[in-house]
Amino acid sequence: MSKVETQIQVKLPDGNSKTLEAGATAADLAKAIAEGLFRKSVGAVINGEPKDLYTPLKDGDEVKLLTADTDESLEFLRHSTAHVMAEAVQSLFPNAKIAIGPTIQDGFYYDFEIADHALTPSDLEAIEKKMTEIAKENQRIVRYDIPDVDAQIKEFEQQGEKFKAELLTEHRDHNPTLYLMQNKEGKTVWNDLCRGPHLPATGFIKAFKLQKVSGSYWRADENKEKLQRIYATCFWTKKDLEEHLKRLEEAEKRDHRKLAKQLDLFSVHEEVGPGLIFWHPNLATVRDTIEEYWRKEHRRRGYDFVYTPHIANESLYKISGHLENYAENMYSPMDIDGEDYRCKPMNCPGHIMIYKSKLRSYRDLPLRYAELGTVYRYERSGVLHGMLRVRGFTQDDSHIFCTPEQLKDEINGILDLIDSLMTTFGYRYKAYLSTRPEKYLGTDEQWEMATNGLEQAMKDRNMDYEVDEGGGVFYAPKIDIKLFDAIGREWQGPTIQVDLNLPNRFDVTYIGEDGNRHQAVMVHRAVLGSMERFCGGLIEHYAGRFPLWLAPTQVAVLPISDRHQERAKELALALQKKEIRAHLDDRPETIQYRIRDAQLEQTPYMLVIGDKEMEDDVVAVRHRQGGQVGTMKFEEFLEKIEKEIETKQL
RNA sequence: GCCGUUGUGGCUCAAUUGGUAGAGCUGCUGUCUUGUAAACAGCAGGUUGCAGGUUCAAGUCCUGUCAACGGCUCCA
Repeated sequence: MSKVETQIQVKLPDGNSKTLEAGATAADLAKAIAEGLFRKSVGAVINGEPKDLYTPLKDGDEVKLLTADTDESLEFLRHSTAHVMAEAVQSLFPNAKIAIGPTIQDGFYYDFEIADHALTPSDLEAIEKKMTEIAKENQRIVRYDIPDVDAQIKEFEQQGEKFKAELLTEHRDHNPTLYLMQNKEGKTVWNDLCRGPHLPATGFIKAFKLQKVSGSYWRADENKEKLQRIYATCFWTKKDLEEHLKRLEEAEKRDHRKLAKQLDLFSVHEEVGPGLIFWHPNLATVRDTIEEYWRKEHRRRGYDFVYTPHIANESLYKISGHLENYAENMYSPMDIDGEDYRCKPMNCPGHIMIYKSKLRSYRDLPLRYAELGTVYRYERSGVLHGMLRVRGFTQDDSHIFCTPEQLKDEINGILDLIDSLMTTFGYRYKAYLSTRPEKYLGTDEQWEMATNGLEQAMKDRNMDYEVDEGGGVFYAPKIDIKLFDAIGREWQGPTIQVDLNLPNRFDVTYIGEDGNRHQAVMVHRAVLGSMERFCGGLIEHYAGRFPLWLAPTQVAVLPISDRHQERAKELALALQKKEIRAHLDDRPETIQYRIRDAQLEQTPYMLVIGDKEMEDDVVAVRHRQGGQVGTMKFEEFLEKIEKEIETKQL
């Protein structure tokens, strides 16, 4: 063996190389660079793959060391903390059987089966305490290749760790590994089947929080074992953790259900039924304003508005296939003159009826039918959530019928509409293209035509998008758009689907240039989604502080005392005449009180009218956020807010 | 639907080991005529989600039921 072979060379991210002894690990590399670096290192990215710090390196490997305190290594921290949590749970509840414990968006969870015990908040405290002990003990986390899979499966089974046994059986050919938790004496005190990678030791774990316990199922299958899931999060520093918890609090303050009570926006009534929304005047005003804007934007883009009935003979849904594929979300039939009728779960069949009411020529296409169509769907009781998940809602639905040649331009038009609406509301967004899934209807050519139409339109617009390969629905490729709100949270946004099913089922055709019948291309799209969900989302996006153009009350007119009442009334009426939503608050309360009220209601502008204002023929303007703006002529104020409304300023 | 938690006037919350349901805000009435985020006083408002049960006695304990809330998508 030549001397050269006892050494290896690895590449560092800065382009430099480092020569190490053969068999050296990433930890050795860290040490070779600097002792301080070694102390901070928690793992490595080797040839693009995250790995344990003690992974042996090979000649030519590209190695990037991961240190604590970086976002990149947060996964390591969270994953390892999940294990520590499981270790703590099993030490406190020896009966607990561990399932899985992945990292998620802002933290991690671990699922357990604990016979005869339901975890409580005080259990969480105890678990946290135990975790702190484990962290302080600085247990080493050691990767261990399972030499004899069958023996290990047997051991799991003997321990009653049936989930681990099941997982190992499944992964027997994937070089399965255990991670061992070892105390100072090097004794293994706990282990878990895991792919890794992990921190080298638990001492890095300093800032974590167990958040809530909830139910789940083994493999998310409600027919399988019921598990208890603990959600938790973890950061490198206490400061980061606190900031995160603060963000959660902030989000809670924006909760649309909470704001709905404070701002008198909507209600739900037990006597009426869950998931059915009552829009109070304030939110109805917001909705109406949005709908007006929505109509205008559609009219400008060549849409036709239609209305369709809320119930229909169920034979319609037999043809559409909804009864076959969607029945569990539909309400039971009602008997009308011996025929079964159903509440409509979707608007598409209705729009198709209009299309099919006469023979269509290629000259008629594209036809763009739009409807704020109210639909009713059965949602399982446990999933209902304020306005965001309901049982009756109004979709801003549209169906476009066109020729295959027209498809791309139509998609382009929709994307344009989406862009202008979402920008108006102040959302950033991101597009995802979902392509053909494994199980699908229609021909390959149809899928290609449809998918290309979607993709090409996005390319033409230079849009950023991600492809979700195989993520389409069985009858359609689609573009889904995710919205990001004011505090960076993600919302389900607009969607565009090219339907390869209904045109066939309903025989949706047009007469082409050649005089023959051709199947029309049908595009479903919703921009706002549903008025319920969209408005619910908007409440949170704006934290209840609707921009002037949407605000339920735009201006509060506040006379200081009785002798200013006449003038205030006059001004309020003048505003009303200009279609500005003004509210005269001349209650015999102090001006401070009424200002506070208007502030709490998030009224954008307040006009205070007293002696000085009457004398100088001006109004004193106050803004909900800017405080006192100063005095100005009424006309000047009017012009200012009319412009703010016109431009839909955020 | 399933798991867990919760359910007291319109709202926010109190009620010692089971022992007569309280407060603030809102609302109404009156006084005050107000200068930029809460004037003062009085009044009204609840069969404690609903239905049973245990008990001399239930907001409190038990059973059922309804609803809300957190999850049940993240896969060693």
